[in-house]
This record gives sequence, C-alpha cells and structure tokens, in this order.
Amino acid sequence: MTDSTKGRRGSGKRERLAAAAAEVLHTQGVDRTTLADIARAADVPVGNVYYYFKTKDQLVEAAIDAHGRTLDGLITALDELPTPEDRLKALLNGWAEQRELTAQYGCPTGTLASELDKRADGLDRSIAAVMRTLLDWAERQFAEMGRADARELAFALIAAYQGISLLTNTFRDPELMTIEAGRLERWIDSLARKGPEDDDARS
Amino acid sequence: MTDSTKGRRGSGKRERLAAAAAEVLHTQGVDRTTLADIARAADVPVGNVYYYFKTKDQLVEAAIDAHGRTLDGLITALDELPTPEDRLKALLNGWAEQRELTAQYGCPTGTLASELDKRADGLDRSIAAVMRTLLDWAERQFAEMGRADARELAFALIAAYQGISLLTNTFRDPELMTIEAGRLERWIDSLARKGPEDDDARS
DNA sequence: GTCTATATTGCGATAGAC
DNA sequence: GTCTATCGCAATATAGAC
Repeated sequence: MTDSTKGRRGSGKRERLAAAAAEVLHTQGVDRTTLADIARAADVPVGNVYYYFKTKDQLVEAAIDAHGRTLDGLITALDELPTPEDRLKALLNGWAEQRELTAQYGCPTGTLASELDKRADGLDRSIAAVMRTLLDWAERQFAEMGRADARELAFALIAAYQGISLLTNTFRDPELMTIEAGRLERWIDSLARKGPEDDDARS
Repeated sequence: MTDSTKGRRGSGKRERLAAAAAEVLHTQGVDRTTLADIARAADVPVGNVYYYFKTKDQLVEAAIDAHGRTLDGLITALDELPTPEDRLKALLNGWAEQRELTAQYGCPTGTLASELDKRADGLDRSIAAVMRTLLDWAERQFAEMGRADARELAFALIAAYQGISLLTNTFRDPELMTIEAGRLERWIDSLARKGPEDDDARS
C-alpha cells in the first residue's frame, strides 16, 4: 500500500474514487456502470478520473483492492474472538445482518466474481484472490477445531453462503438468509459436538 | 408455445436465434454479448434479427425461455426414476458431469440470475421463475421423503449447488464440484436413514 | 420474408486550457 | 493538479432495397 497513493497533494481523491467504485460496482454491476456514475458518486469531475486511473479496468482493480481491504478488516476483527466456533458464528451473524443489502444486490464478492469470471483480463484473478482469503481463513478455523477435512468444510461453508446470497437476491427475500444462517449455525454446533477426526458424514 | 412461432415460413430461424442466444449469453454474459455475436452463432445476418425480435431484451427473454424448457426436459427425465432419493442423486450426477462447463462459465441459471438481478426490467423475474421451478421440484422430492422441512432442504440443496458452481468457476477447478456433489450425496443418504419428521439437525 | 446500408446514441479515452 | 470539450468507436436499432 506504500505507493498506492502516488500523486499526493490531492485530498485522497484516488481513495474516494476507489471506495465509490466498490459501492457502485456492487449495486449496478461492472458492465452497466459508467465512469460518469463512479465520478458522480465520488464527487469528482468525469474527465479528472483519468488523472488517477489510466483505464476503467484499473479503476475496477482498485475497487477490488478496496473491497479486499474491507474484508481483511472484518477478518481481523473476528480473530479477536476466543474460539474458532465463536469466530465462525460471528461471521454467520454478519452475513445475516447484511441480508437486506444482499437481497437487493447480492454478495459483493460473489456478484463481482460471477461477472468478472467471464472476462479474459486479470480482473478475474484479482477477485479470486479475495475469495481465496476468506476461504483460507475459514479453513484455519475448521483446522483449529481439529477437523482433518477443514478444507472441504471451508468450501462447503463459503459455497452455502454464496448460494443462499444468490437465491436471496434472486427472490428478493432477506429471510432466506436468516433461515440458512440458522441452519449453518446448527451445523457448526454439530461439528463441534462430534469433535475432531470425524470426517465422514456431511455434518 | 402455440404462437411462439409467429412468422412461420422461415425454417425456424427464431428458434435458432433463441437457442444460440442461450448458449452465447451463458459463455459471454448478457452485457458483453452483442446482437452480432448471437447472429453469427445462429448463422443469421445481423440486421435480420430485428425481424424476429424487436429489441435485444426480447431476444434475451426468448433465451431464458429456451433455457427454461431445457430444464423442464431434464426434470421430466428425472421423474422417470422410482424414488425421490434416486431422482435427487441423478440431479447431483448431472451437475458433476457438467463440471468442466461450469468451471469455464458457471451455472447457466445462476450466472444469468446474478447478472439480471441488477436490472429493473422484467428479465430478472423471468430467470427467477426458472430458478423457482427447480426449487419447487426439489421441494417435492424432499416432501415425498416425508420431510416436514422440505422447503428449507430444497433451498439448502440448490444454494449449495449455486455456491459451489460459483467457486468452481472462480477457481477454474472442476474437482470442487465433484467433491461437493459427493458430500451432498452423503447428506441425502443421511436424511433417508433418519427417516421422516426428524427436522432438527443440519443433516 | 430477407438482407444491406446507415442513422443514432452513449461511453471510454484524449487534448489541452487553466 | 484540476477540469472542459471533444474525438472515436462500438453497438442498438431503423430505413428501405430486393
């Protein structure tokens, strides 16, 4: 991050653009968002955007980075909690609290990934890296619970979230998220009850 | 479907366009697909498209309908199988067999839903209807297994599939689908073993 | 009914004044 | 460093010949 602020002087317009981009790209989608939309949201004149970003793709990349840092912050906060079960349940809670936003626009990471995965440029790998961060963190929690199949469980957990986010968005029904979060919480409880090395059943 | 072929005479160009659209929209995404792309795939001159569809959105709608009919065919085939467990497992099998395509382009229904849900036009409701068909079918299977929580289970199953499709696509790794399909199969087995009215645990 | 040529629009990107 | 004016292009859509 040391030289991500290159121009200096300006009162963080670059950061404002990246943050505004992250939000607008989430609500409107990448392809349907124009530079004018982002500039307006960041309160920056359109033409001036090109002083900070040479292309639209570079701005999208900056938005992905900004979103990645937001997620890193969330993970850091979760890591304050004492046990892996607490941390995973706190994550579920965060998902449930965001249900209204998810019903309107889907999961920010997931919808970005879905859209960018159809493109040949490097943007698809950037969002994959963000997704990987979350996956690795979840795997660490399951490993700390003593599960030999921590990796599989991590994929199952994140997949369940991404899938219910999509359905919550498709049917515009925030309660779908609440119900699935409850189910996943009982699932984590059942894993803890069984204890380590029981890697057979689904849960 | 009676008057979905209105012009007559022409050797099914309308159907060819809708089928080609369904495929190209899946691989390229809606916004990044031009009418020229679809026309080329259907081997129809660009300008001629407008004889069959007044706008691009109408062609997208026809593509969604075509995809919906494909899914109806799949469901009809599954319903030939004797037990709900057989039918659900056959569905899992179909998903696993499509894993290479999913790794490249994601689930056709899911990626369409993700993209169209950000739009205000009626297209988002059309793809929701397709998703609903699959959900209702799955619910019927669980209900037939005697589960009181059939609806929740149906959402959990489809969400798991949509989520792992997204991850399979994001990481370009078809094996993720294989692993999750195996897990879901064990889950369905465990539901059958427990029998009806056991609606407590995750699985 | 089929196809070509073209009108129209909207957006990414640039030039250059301040 | 900041902003305005504008270029160039791609894509939807239309007009109209065959």
